[in-house]
Amino acid sequence: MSTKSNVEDIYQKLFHHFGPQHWWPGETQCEVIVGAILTQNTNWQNVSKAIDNLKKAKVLTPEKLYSLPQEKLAKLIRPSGYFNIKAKRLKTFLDFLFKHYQGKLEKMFKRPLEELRQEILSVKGIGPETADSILLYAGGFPIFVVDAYTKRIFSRKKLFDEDADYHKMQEIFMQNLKKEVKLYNEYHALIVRLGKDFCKKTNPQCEVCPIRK
DNA sequence: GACCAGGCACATC
DNA sequence: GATGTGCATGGT
Repeated sequence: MSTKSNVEDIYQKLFHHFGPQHWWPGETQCEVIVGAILTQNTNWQNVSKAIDNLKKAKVLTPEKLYSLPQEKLAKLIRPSGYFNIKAKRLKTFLDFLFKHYQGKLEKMFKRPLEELRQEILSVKGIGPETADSILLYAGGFPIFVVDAYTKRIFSRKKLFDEDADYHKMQEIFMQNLKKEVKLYNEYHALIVRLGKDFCKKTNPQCEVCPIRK
């Protein structure tokens, strides 16, 4: 079977098994971006608690977050873990947003995809997964997000090898799928769902995995 | 109590 | 350029 049909086939199996995931779990562009940074190496449950704190404090907008002292921000996002470094990363991103786009996300997302991707990647604390999550889920750009689950699941299925880098893995998906935001959105969400439910580190040979074989 | 979770930057060799 | 380490909470 070709790589293309494998990539498409796995998507079909996942969608059939789990149905639509309605991602990203966030209502505004700002909330999606904050969530993308907070979820670095952290489960979503903890991130959700942190986001609730920000909502209750009514500071979940670029302006409010920008004017909030870093120590207060750190306190609010405490449940998401790594709270000091994440508060700093949020601040660094906001500095970038206000310096280059007057704090306006609409303005930032008007930039061409490739140029904006490079800019965002140059912000300290934003690596490829966080950047692509922001671009796809907040910006609505057609870019495929690769995460730890993607690597684990698809290297086990031999679609790429264990030591493939981020770009290589991303290429496999983007060269074998139609470049559609909706498809990329759903596929990544389904991979995370599969990872959480079946393909944990502690459960490497799942007998009932919906994409087994 | 150990292990894990939707990364990333930085130090060291 | 590869490999190791710090960052930290909350659930299983």
